[in-house]
Amino acid sequence: MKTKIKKVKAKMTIINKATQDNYSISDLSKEFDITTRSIRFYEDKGLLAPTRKGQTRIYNQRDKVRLKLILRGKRLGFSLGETGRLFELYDADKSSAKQLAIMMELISEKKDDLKQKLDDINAVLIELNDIEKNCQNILTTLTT
Amino acid sequence: MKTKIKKVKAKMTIINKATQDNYSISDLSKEFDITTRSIRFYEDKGLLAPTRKGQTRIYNQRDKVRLKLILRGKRLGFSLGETGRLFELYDADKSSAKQLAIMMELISEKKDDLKQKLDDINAVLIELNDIEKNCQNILTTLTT
DNA sequence: ATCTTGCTTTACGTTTACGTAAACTTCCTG
DNA sequence: CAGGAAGTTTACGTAAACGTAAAGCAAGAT
Repeated sequence: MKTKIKKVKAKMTIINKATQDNYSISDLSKEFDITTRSIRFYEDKGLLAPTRKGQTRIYNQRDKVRLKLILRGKRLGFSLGETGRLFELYDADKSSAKQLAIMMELISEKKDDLKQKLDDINAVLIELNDIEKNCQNILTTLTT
Repeated sequence: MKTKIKKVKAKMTIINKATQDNYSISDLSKEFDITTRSIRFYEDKGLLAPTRKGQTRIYNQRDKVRLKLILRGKRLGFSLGETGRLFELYDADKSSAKQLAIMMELISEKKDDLKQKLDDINAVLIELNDIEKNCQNILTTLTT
């Protein structure tokens, strides 16, 4: 029995060690609640580039962060292409002034876009709150 | 001739009066900078229901407001179907407590969704500002 | 030794939101 | 009254973001 437990424990530690910075595709799919198909699709689109152990994909912390950013971008209505361009901003060559200018132009655009969205969201939130209050009032008059 | 011109002018004013709350499909397409195709598509999806004068569509203020809401929804990443459901919230029958409960549930969902988006946007804005500062710093060191 | 489980590639299918072309009708203008 | 501008319907095309099915490999469990 003891040996068995030891074996299991040993195995666990090995797994944990490997898990330190090593995720399988299904690890990520569970953690982020998306399909493995989606993850491979993002790779096809150049947004992820996991290493390989033979055929199987191995993801590290950087890949995980990127995946998180991809999903956040999606929630914001960014296309995968747009998110890809944002990734380029992070990784971009910052040695040329021209490059930097282009980059800052893109950043400015995105910021304007996001500010517009903030306004939109606030407008809708206000409207929803109004409707909600309205409903609440009707409900109380109905039930009393 | 003069009388003719007068007649025309009179006609114009009448038309303008009628236009107070009367928009053609191209009026709206210009005002919102979208194609007429899109506007007809939204109608197909049940989001607009202009009246007809013969064959041609006539839009009023309500249609215009709806179109504005549709486009705002799009900017927020709502599908046309979702926006349609929001319209139903506005127009819904508020006589039954059950209906009201369902409605408030939907509203709550949407609000949560929007709050998540607010968080996302703020996170991205912070990141973009960081990158921007970074770029600015590099630029100044490059040019001095 | 087979069986199950997880991973792989390949490739066609699907939904959403329109674009685009064809083939009219209606109205206004010169 | 011919011609153009603006409107209409019908219908096929397209890009994005996956879903889904087929078919196969590789490794651990029974």
